[in-house]
Amino acid sequence: VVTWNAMIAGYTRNGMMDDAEKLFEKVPEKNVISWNAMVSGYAQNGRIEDARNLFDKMPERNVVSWNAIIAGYVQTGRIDEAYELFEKIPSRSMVSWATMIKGFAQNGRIEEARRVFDSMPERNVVSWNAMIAGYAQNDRIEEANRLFETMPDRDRVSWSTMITGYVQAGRVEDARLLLDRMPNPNVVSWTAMITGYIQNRRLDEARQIFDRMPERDIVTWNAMISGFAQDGKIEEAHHLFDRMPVRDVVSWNSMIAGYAQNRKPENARQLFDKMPEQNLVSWNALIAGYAQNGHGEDAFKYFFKMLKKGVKPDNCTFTSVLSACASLAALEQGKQVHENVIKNGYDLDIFVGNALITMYSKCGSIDFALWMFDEMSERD
RNA sequence: CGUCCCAUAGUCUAUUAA
Repeated sequence: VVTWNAMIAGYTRNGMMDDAEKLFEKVPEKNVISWNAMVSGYAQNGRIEDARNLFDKMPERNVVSWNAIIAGYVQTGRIDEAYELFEKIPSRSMVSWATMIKGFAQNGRIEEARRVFDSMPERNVVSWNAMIAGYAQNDRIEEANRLFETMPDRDRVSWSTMITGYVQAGRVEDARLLLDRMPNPNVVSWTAMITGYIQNRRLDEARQIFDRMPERDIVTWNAMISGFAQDGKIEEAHHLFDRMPVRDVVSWNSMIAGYAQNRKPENARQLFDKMPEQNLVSWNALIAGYAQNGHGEDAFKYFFKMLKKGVKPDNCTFTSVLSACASLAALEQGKQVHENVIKNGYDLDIFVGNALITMYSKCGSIDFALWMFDEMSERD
């Protein structure tokens, strides 16, 4: 059973849910762990309804089953449903609590996260870290710091969370002070610091850390590539790209976006064609590059190409394509894209809504633009 | 003691320019 379970988990971790299902169905013997692996697999792959169905069918559940399904709801932003289940758990573990804290925090409901945190019977370092990250991500770095100072034990996650928090608050110097005070910095903390310098366009300091750190991983390389490329140092970025030991889809995407940003959509396309495997972001980066550089026709072309390939566009795709329609004053195409937006079924994102308004007004359809404005549930 | 399932930290893409 253990071996089967390991295989199921292996499949789900790689997003191979079909294989996982097949194995799960024909396995001669399963236990609660097999079920958990499946539930968690669906949840991690965004198939929360499937996860829930399976969860409801389970012959027996343990706390891991509950945690997995709750994490699924959290991940899709359905925090109230997550909380409903959380309240029903027969007995909660540390994981349950941390999941809920993160859930509230990442939906901007930081006070509720805090209430969960405060009502915990006991806490471990992950609970503290989740709460700190919650404050940091909600731009309340001072409160994050207060917890950081008072927590009983800090691990590397705690330190890295704070470094990232200071970076996001625009306080690179404080981030650096923390890094220098950190007992055992690792590749994550260094990379967070690199990102901080990059965001403040202090590429020399980013490079200095990069050169001095004893080990780098693919995320470190990607952060450097993206930073240099976005800052117009596309040659340097490419050099890093060539030098790095292993490239993943993010590395390629960073280069594509870099070329797009530097008004070289054709170079972007060359990389796009050359990369071993494209994902949604690759398409988006390429299309955005075309849209932003006055190649609206190519933006369309690739938009339809991706549809044909069965790649599902998201809000990023739509905003780019719509802005291409706007600059070409292409009302017909714009309407077509609008249909796709509707077909996609999300309710109107504020970015997409704005893009639609802009598109319709630039195309001379003020009525449609006004109508969109009324349709939007959220405006800025 | 001896890692079959669940939680916390770092990297890629988008709208708005008199």
